[in-house]
Amino acid sequence: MAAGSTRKPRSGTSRQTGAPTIADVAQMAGVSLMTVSRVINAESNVRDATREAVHAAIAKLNYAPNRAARRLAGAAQQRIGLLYSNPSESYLSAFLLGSLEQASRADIQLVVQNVDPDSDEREVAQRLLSSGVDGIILPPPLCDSQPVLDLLSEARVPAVVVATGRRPEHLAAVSIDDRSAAREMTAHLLDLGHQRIGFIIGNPNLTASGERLEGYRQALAERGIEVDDSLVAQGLFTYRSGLDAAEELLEAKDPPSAIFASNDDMAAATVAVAHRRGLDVPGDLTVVGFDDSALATTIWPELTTIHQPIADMSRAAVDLLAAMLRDKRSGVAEVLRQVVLDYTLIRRQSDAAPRRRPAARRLG
Amino acid sequence: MAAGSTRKPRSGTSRQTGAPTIADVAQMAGVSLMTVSRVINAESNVRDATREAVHAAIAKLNYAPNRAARRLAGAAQQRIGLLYSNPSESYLSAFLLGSLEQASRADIQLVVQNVDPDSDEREVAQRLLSSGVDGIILPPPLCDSQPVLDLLSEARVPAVVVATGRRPEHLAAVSIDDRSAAREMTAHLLDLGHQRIGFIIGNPNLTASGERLEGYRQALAERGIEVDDSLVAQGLFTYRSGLDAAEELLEAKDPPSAIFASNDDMAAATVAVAHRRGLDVPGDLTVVGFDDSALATTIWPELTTIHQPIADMSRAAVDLLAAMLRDKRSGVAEVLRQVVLDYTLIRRQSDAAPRRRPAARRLG
DNA sequence: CGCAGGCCTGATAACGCTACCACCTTTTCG
DNA sequence: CGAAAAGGTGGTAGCGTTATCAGGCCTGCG
Repeated sequence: MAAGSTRKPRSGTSRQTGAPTIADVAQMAGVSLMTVSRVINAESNVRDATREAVHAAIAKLNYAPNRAARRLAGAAQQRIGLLYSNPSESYLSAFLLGSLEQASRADIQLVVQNVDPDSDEREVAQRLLSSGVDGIILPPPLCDSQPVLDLLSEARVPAVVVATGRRPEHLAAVSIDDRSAAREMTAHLLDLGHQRIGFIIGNPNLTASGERLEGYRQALAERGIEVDDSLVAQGLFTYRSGLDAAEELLEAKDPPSAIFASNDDMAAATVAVAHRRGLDVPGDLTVVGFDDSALATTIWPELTTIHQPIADMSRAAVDLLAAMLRDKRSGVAEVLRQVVLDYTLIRRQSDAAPRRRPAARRLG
Repeated sequence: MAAGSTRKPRSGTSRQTGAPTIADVAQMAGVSLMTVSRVINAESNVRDATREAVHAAIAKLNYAPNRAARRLAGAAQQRIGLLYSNPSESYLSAFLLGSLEQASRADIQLVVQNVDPDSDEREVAQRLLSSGVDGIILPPPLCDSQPVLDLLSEARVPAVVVATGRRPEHLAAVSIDDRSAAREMTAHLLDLGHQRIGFIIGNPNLTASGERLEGYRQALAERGIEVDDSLVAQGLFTYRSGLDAAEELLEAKDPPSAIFASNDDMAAATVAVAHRRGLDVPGDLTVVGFDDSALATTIWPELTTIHQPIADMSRAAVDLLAAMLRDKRSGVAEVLRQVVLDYTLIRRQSDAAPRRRPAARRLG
């Protein structure tokens, strides 16, 4: 609609892509290219009124910076490190998928580094840092590694921990509320009519394990049920450890009618043990897990479990770190953000009301 | 060493990165920028001698094109589509990881598209094509979907199928030799002393299933053993189907002392069934799988299986497709390449010599 | 022997953005 | 009240590559 304006003639070539450029924004906002560039890069020395005008123009034109041009012109690329150490394969892949996607969207280079179980965590982290990453993401189990955490805070490197139970004061974190998820699952079992609910604790080195145990305890306490220590077994999050823990629980003279394992691998192991003992799941024994890993839907019966949005968590971690890096670069005071995402209780076929001890009252 | 030459003065700025540029190559080769650009892009109209000189200079300087500049200058980016449809989660993630890595290395955009089981495969593929991808990668199970294959050959779109059993004449393919892998595994079981070896066939819609079955048959034939049809059960590659197949095999009056399942999910199911029946694995029953998926090392006992280099296969697929695209763009006649990667038989804890029927002769 | 036509090669102008410096406002202080 | 300091803004020159077009050098033919 704007009548033939004083638009720059573009000197007649035919290579333009049609996408709006910084020049279009500048013209619409009535400022220079440089000012637009400054606004885009969130530099501080721009008057508020100007900034708003530019933002308005950007929004109106639906402008997005051209990455190739930006990088070519010498803008430093953000690099963030992702330090992991043998979680389950499906956890890692979901995590990687989410973070890779988000990183590519935000034009950030992701440097993925594995920590061999035999090597020194702190040393590997140090190497990653020296390789020039601007920030670090720590998924479990490294999110609970004190040596690494110490190194990061000494070096004052922005970092985000993912899925820790206790949320550290001095670090940004992305997590779900493990405790209330475990509480909800336990309450669900109680609602089904189970009175004796066994629990398999996860790896004690991970803070999330404690949170899940605490949720189990709380739910029981809320119904006035005392926790029976013979119903709680220690595991390590591995299938193998789940086998032992389940045996222990089922061996007891007054065994539980339901077992809540702190993750799906151990729940799957519990199902295997139950079957070996001739117990039907869920007919004779209800088994539920946590995480909603691939295993949960692979085995039969499929596991009732807590779904953790792993990919979303990793996406959030990248976003959070990118924001921190931006703040740091432009000298804004560091704000530590904590993101808590929602979990979901997913009912499948591994839970049912107890056979021997029916629910106290049946409705209808 | 070169005495102050006629080097372009670079007008005193300080932004250069230090990496060699096309200009450095041009100078060393004694040609113009454009000629270097042509060589890099494999355009045909460059004299051989010139091309060689440029290549030599490139090698000497260890030059690599700057992607940002290339894209900015208007070079079209390669886009390849990856069409998948619910394989196992761990297969997909390994596949994705490999192809993502290779694509980013070659500066190719990967468009990943899922085919919902309820939707029409051909239609989804058509949509992906219209979205402007230059080529398509088809991992299993879509690599065996005739409608999609037909569409691709009609549209004359370069494509690579991965892990098909029968290698199609008119398509590039990456695979392992499923047949000889299955033959090797069966021979291994025979060497252990097993005489009655059960086999669980995979999903009949996938050509790889047939290859694996054929390998099993061949190994038996090579030892002069007739295949007993009551030892072969049909599965679908799912855990659930493995449960049924294993029951069928173990129910027989003269059950096998070893079961070879066409993939790990079904092998895991077989282990579960054996345990439920009070059979020890591998003491009473040897169980082996195929694929070396995450499940193989999750369960107990860990599965002896055939390792498929999934990530390498997807990397190879991306490479192959990129090469085909390059050839096509520069008008070179299409060469269909077939890449066959190596598999590995991995022995873990699920196989042993039979208890009841010892090996014909024991050495030592 | 001369000229049209093809094949190679080169010069130059973008591509969209940011670094750098210069300029012009405001403030702030003696 | 003036001048220096600080804060905002603009102009210009690249970043490394490819598109485009304008030649230059050979061939082959009349």
